[in-house]
Amino acid sequence: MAQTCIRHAGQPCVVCHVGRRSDWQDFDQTASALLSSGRRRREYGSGELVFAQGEPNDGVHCVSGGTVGIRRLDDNGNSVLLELAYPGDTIGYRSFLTGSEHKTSAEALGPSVVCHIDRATIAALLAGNPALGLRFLKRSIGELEHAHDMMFRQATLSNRHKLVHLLLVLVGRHGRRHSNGSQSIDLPVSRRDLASMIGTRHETISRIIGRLEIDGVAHFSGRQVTIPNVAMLAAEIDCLIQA
Amino acid sequence: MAQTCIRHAGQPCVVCHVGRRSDWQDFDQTASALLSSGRRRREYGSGELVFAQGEPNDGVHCVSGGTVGIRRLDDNGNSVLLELAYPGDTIGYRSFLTGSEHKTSAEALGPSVVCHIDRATIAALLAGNPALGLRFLKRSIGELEHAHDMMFRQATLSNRHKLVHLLLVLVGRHGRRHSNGSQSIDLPVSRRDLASMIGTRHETISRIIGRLEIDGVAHFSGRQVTIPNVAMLAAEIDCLIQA
DNA sequence: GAGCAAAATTGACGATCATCAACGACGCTC
DNA sequence: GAGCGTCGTTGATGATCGTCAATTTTGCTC
Repeated sequence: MAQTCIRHAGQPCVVCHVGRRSDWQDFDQTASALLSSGRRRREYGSGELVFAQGEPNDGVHCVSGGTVGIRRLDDNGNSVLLELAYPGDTIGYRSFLTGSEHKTSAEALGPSVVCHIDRATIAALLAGNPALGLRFLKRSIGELEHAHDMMFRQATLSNRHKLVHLLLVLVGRHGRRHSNGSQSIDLPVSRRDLASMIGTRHETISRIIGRLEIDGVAHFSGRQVTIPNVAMLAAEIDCLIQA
Repeated sequence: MAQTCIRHAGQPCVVCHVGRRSDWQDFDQTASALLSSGRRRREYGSGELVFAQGEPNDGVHCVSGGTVGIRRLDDNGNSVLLELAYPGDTIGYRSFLTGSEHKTSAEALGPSVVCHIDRATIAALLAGNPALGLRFLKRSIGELEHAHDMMFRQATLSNRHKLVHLLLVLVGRHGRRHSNGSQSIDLPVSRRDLASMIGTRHETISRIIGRLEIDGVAHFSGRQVTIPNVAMLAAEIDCLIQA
């Protein structure tokens, strides 16, 4: 996962090589050189913080491998997992652009690889490559629409349907297809985080999982989830749309 | 509210004159002339749509007067009010920048004035004024952080606390201060929309309002709300933060 | 002002949830 | 391996919520 693959200049972020999904591509030779010198690649263990809520911004990060959770905390110990970031995703760009401290924490949800680009380098890249700012804008808009979808689901779906939807999204990201048509996921998050993503308590998640087991639409074993028939699970939500 | 106030070129959007809050300022003379020719100002009655979900984008709108609600609908008739836009706010820029159809509807929540800038004009302005793109980016980031706040509250606050928080926000926007220290609001939204913003049903909103009345922290009469002691209402939420 | 449609309220009921508590499972450190 | 803390599950209980339904109020049109 953490293989290094140096390509020639002009390629997307020559180390990360996440291809299409990266914001760091289509640079000319000088920009590529700038990026190469201002970039630091680092591995993170499960649970390690890439940056912490409240910290001053020290540049921008780009996920190269693994999964990074974007989390918000409050003084009461509440924690909500707001987003999941995957290879190619740029994180920490908001506080960089607004010049404020980080408003969320970024935590490796498993062994991950994240590149860091320092402030001076991004500032120089942004100044010379207006397309980079535009890609940040597109990324921000994409995240905003994702947040709006979330808010809409929070207001219209039951907790069970919210969990089903989340499982379907995670199957799309992390799913492995088996020969008998079933699919498996290794959940990248704990039950508590699962609960926070849905807006309920972890005990409730336990009970909903129990009901999904009884109904035979999903089988849970630790963080491993097996879904015998993804289409049937999806039908639970789709029937709402057509009904 | 709908007064026209033509200033000289170089000022923020010469008609809208919403000042600091506008994205359409600091233009040179050619850009200002471009904006003047590509802009159309229009009044909307209560309930009228500025643009509708699913429609192709036909440019960008800028709120000049009144209040505009950003709403998402689904096929089941569910409606969720996602944001409120006030004078100075630019709306509809997301679908313009992503080249997609509108993913939300924008509806005048009362008599409002909204300017429209057509696609060609924005494209030209964006090409000549990189600062405009940056302001869109800042706006997008601001909305995203607002959405994250919302998601966090959805996951951690009770419905009553969510309503109290919403009331406090609306007091800040629409509140009138009285001599005896109390404050009044004319709610810009219906109870149904209030409910959708909180993620519950309108019957539940009715009951929560009833309890707020009993507790004497707020008095409701139609869309008019009087809050005897705003600090006491705010304390309901603050006690959670310090506790 | 009459008439109508939508909004808002209220009641009753069952379903769901949050909370507190207890317990087993798991991972980690020493 | 013992100890410890976190995570996950399960149970019991009271509170809250969603739904259906009936009714009143409001706002708008004609």
